[in-house]
Amino acid sequence: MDTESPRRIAHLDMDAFYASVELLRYPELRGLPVVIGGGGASQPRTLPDGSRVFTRLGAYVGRGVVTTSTYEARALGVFSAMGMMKAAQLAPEAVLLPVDFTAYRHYSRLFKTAVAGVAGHIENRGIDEIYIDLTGHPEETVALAQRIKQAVKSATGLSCSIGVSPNKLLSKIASDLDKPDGLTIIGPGDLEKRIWPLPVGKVNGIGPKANARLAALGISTIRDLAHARPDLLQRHFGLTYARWLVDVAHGVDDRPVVTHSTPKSISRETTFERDLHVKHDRELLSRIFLELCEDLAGDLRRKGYVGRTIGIKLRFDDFRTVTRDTTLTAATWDAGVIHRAAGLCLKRVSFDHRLRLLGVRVSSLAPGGGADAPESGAPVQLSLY
DNA sequence: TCTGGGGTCCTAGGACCC
DNA sequence: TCTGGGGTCCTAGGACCC
Repeated sequence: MDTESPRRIAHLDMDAFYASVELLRYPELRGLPVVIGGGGASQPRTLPDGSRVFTRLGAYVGRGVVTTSTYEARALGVFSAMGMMKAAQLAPEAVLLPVDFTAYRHYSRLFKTAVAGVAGHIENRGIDEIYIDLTGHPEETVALAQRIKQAVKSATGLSCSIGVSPNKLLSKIASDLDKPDGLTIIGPGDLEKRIWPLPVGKVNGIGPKANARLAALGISTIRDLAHARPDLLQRHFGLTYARWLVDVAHGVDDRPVVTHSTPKSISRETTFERDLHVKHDRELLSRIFLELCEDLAGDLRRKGYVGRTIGIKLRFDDFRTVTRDTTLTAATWDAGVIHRAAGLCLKRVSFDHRLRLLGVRVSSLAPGGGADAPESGAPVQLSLY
């Protein structure tokens, strides 16, 4: 045997996941435009007669973006990552719900466990999607995929969409072709017919910047990309990225399904309700900064990691982002040590604008043992200068 | 009406070592 | 005294994804 049999890779994507979980709780919202997101969106109130009163999107004031929306809200032009104030203008009558990650994580575990009961070779891609390597599975593809969909539905009451192809690249595209509750199989002959007509932005890895640069070259569909001259791509994107683009256009992707991975970094960040002045709002900033460090230390401890590199992230009112980091001689999960190291990073930044966001990050992670847990650093006086 | 929070990966330059 | 490469670590920024 010298010919490798093609792989069978599935990509499973939960349909409007957060919104669908909310609809399980509030079935009376089914069929209505519902938007989830925004800092400080208010919970529904329950009246004495048991009926619920929901907040309207039009009442929203403040910063924040749409986390997700129901298909009815999408029909009104409201999509993920859109500013809440803009969404409120587009769909003022839509129902607004706050995000509830505890509930979403619960349903995430439920659906992943259900899939694992059918096919166990799973790669996590965040809370609402996974890749599954079905290569070694004896069952025929359509029947198997339908069985996975049914298992998810039985375990959660939620629908998902699945794409199956010889690799992750094509399966990811395929799962999006027939949403919601879709099943799309891409075989060897389907590339030109199903994939090439799509805009290049459908490719996982081609974002807004690359999209714009490709458009400037007259490349808008994956077919355009397939027909583009490699030397033109190389001139504009460099050899590595150009090669990847050519592979993408021809549906080539050898990445394995990775079932185990360890985190590279853990971070906490917050966008303020209003832009803060480093001097005038110093006390408030110091308090937020300390809290971020303590929360981050708590995350490390709970997840069982220590880290050697401590970093900060700042975003100014003009949206400029700055990072600074420093590497310690020993890894830590101690809030005081993190606070002090991050404070030194802050001193290396010049503050000529108001601050919009502050974040703290720990990387160069290693498993943190209880035995060699570092002792707490002495309390330090911290300033932002 | 400006643009969340949690991540990953890549690039690129400089330090430093052999 | 000058000239090399290769390899690794550290830092900063940016693109991208969910």
